[in-house]
This record gives sequence, structure tokens and C-alpha cells, in this order.
Amino acid sequence: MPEIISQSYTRADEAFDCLQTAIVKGDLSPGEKIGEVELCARFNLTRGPLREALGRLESRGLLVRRPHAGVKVVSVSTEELMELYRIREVMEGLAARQAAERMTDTEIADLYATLDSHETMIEQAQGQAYYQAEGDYDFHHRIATGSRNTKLAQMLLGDLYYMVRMYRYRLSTASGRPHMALGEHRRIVEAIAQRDGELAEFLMKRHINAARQNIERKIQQGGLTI
Amino acid sequence: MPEIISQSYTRADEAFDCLQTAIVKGDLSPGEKIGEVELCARFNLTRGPLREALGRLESRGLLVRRPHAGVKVVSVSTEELMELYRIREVMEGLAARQAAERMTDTEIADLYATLDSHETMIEQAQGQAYYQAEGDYDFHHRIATGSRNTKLAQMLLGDLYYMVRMYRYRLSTASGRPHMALGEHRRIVEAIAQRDGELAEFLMKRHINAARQNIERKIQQGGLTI
DNA sequence: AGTCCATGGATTGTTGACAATAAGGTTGTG
DNA sequence: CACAACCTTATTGTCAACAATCCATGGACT
Repeated sequence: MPEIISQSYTRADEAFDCLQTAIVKGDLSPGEKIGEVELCARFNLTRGPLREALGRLESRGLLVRRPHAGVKVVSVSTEELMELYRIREVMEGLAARQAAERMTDTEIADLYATLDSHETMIEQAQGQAYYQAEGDYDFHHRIATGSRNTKLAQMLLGDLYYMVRMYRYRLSTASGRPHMALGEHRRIVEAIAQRDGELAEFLMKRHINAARQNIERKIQQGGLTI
Repeated sequence: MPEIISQSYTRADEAFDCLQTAIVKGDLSPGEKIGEVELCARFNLTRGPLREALGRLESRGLLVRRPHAGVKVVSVSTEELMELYRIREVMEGLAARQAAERMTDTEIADLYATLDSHETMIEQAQGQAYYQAEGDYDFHHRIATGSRNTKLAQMLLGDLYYMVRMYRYRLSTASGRPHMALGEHRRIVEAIAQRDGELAEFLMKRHINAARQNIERKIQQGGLTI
């Protein structure tokens, strides 16, 4: 258990993180009804903090809760995953535009650096889907925070990305097109470096749209069901 | 106190609703540090459900909470309000596009009907800002749900609208351009009725952008501060 | 035999007391 | 007189017991 150093980290926060990662990683199956006491035993918690965490998770839409009837992980459909990507398309487009207008030069330099490191990571660990996914996450994370739009970053980082990662784990497919995605990333960063907000928005929207189509195709082909 | 009939309504839900409306209406001043026991006394609650509600509110960004240091309503700036409108612009644009593709004919008919009722309401109660705001809210609400995009509707109705309403209460200005906004609404509905998603998205984005500029102008002119 | 109702059990929601932590005042010293 | 360290106090975080609610199993009736 990684003892966090920074500041007092309440049990409720701990419960929240544990549950969130458990849901995202698929340790808690969707639709499965789970009792509170069972969860307490599993994560060494008491019901007080656990309930507080459950409230937060419910508010974020990761689980549903009927009064007196227990809590279950949200069950998901491919349609909803597609809808999620449609939301990402417009929101991250906005993020890219604002990032082009507001990111500092050092932030852009860092962005280039992470891009290079992702490239070497992909070359080294060929086909290791995990690193691809992490690199992709890192890239989008930086742009979201670079937009200087507090609420936008909060919605992307706090809600949507966890949802997307949950679906990814369940599909066990990490977009699967490493080099192409990397090239798209590079072009987006170039647009940001040139302070061309409109272009950055356009490229980001196209990038996410391509990712969505890729997943949709894979699902239709392989009959991948969630 | 409106006794909800439908299903068992827990104390935590009650606390959540009470606090949310109190924050939105400005009964709880931003930045003001409020103790839990004081809140309990104010809303006739105990600390358990209250804490659960506080967790949910924090997760939604309506208040901030430092461990062992209490909870305070989120303090807001005009810049953040503008950012909120930028987010609304892209998200509601998407909602309008999807609504044009997916709304049923009866839903569209209802939309027309509400538009007419809003018109008569505005004519009758001239300058009554309240009705304008409610009509505006109703319109956007219907389009969000009409998009058939669960997560999108959830984010708009559950997060953004409460935020916007909070700012509106504090500014005590309800956009202030009734007839113009109504005309814009009507054109959006016409685009939806013609199943022209692209046009509906464009018009909605322009509508929200105009509202943003209107508020920005008012703030600069009148020196309205939040 | 199928369906409806009732009762028991288990689970959730709630409560009040206890412990841990940070803020604020007080006191002592430079 | 100002600053810093200590201590007090009030507030938050946590816990375990109590009460309310729902689900399931069993029985009776149609």
C-alpha cells in the first residue's frame, strides 16, 4: 500500500481511489451486486468512509445505487462508449485550441520531450499495449491541463478519462495503432507550438474521431463484446 | 418540505439537494468557512448523511474541502464563468447536432410548444428575468435529453447547468436579451425539425457564444463583480 | 399447479460517541 | 515590541451499535 506523503489523506480518499481503480481495472464486474460489508473486508475499511466514497463514485457515474438495494458497477454498452468518444472529440478539441493559446513555451517543450520518450518506448516495447495506452493518456493529460480551463480539465481528467480507461481494460485493446497515433500527436503538438488554435482543434477532433472509428471497426470485426 | 413520492429518498439525497440549492441560490456565501455541525443544525440533519452529500458536492466541484480544515463554497471568478460558457458552447453544440439526428417527432413538437409558451410568458411578464431564465433552462434541458447521449446529458444537467445558475444568481442578471434569445432558439428548433444536425450545432454554438459575450459586456460596463 | 401474500433474514441507512488533527490564542524569549 | 513555540480547543475524521427497508423463501389460497 503506497503511503502517500503530501498531506493528510483520509480513509474516504483511500476508499475512493481503491474503488475507482478496482472498477477501472475490472476487478469489480459490472452488474455484479456487491455488499458494503464485503467491500469493507476487501479493502480494510469501515462503512463510514466507504459510504462517502460510494457517494462520490455514484456522482461520477461509475456505479449506480438504489436505496436499500445495494450498489452495482455501471453496466456499459458499445453505444455508450461511442458516445463517450463523441464527447471527448468536442471537449478535447476545445482543450487543444485553448492549449495552443495559453501553454507556456516550457510546457510545449515538455510536450515535445514526452512525445520523443513515447516514441522510444513504443520502439523498445513493441506491441506492449500498456505503454501505448499510458503514453496516450500522458499526452492528453498534458493538453487538458495546458488549456488553463479549470473546469474543462476537471471534467476530462476526473470523469471522462476514467470512463474511457475502464472500457479499454474491458476490451483489452489499447487503440492498437501506435505509430499512426504518434504521428497525429506530433502534428497536434506542432500546431500548438505555432499557436494555431484552430488547427490544433481540428487535428485533435480528427485524432479522436479516428480512434473512435478504429475501436468501432474492431468491435464489429472481432465481435468484441463488453 | 416537498415530500417526494416516487421512491425512498434517503437523508443523504435530501442533504445533497438542500446544499446544492443553497449554494446555487447564494444562501451559502463563497469562501465562507462553514462548520459541519452548523450545517447540520441548519438543515436538520446528522453528520453522516451530511458528509456523504459533501463528498458528492466536492466531486462535482461546487465546494472545496481540505482535510481537517473544513469546507467552503467554491469561490468564483469572471474568467471561470467565461470558461464555463466555452465548455457549454462545444458540448451543447454536440447536443444540438445529436438531437437533430435522434429526437422523435413528438419531442420536436413539444419543443415548438414550449417555445410558444415561453414567448407568451415573456410578453406577459415583461422584464421578469426569472421567467426568461426558466424558459431558457427548459429549452436547453430538452435538447440535452433529446440528444440521447446519456453521459452528455448527465454532464450538462448534473454539472454545468447548476454552475451556470449559481453564477446567474450572483450576477442577478438573466442574460437580459429575451426576444433575441427567443429568435435564436426558434431557429435552432427549425434546424432540428429539418434534421439538419450541422446547422443546429452551428446555431447553438453561436447562440451560446452570443450569451457569453453579452454577459462579458455587461460585466465590463457595469463593473459587475461576483 | 401457479400466484399471491406474509414473515424472516440480511443488508442498507442512520445515529451518537470517540479519536485524531489542525487552527488560534497565549506565553515566553530575543 | 515582535516572533516563535507551545498548548488548548474546537472541528473534522472514524468507528461501532441501532433502526428502517427490501429481498427471498415458504406457505396458503384460487
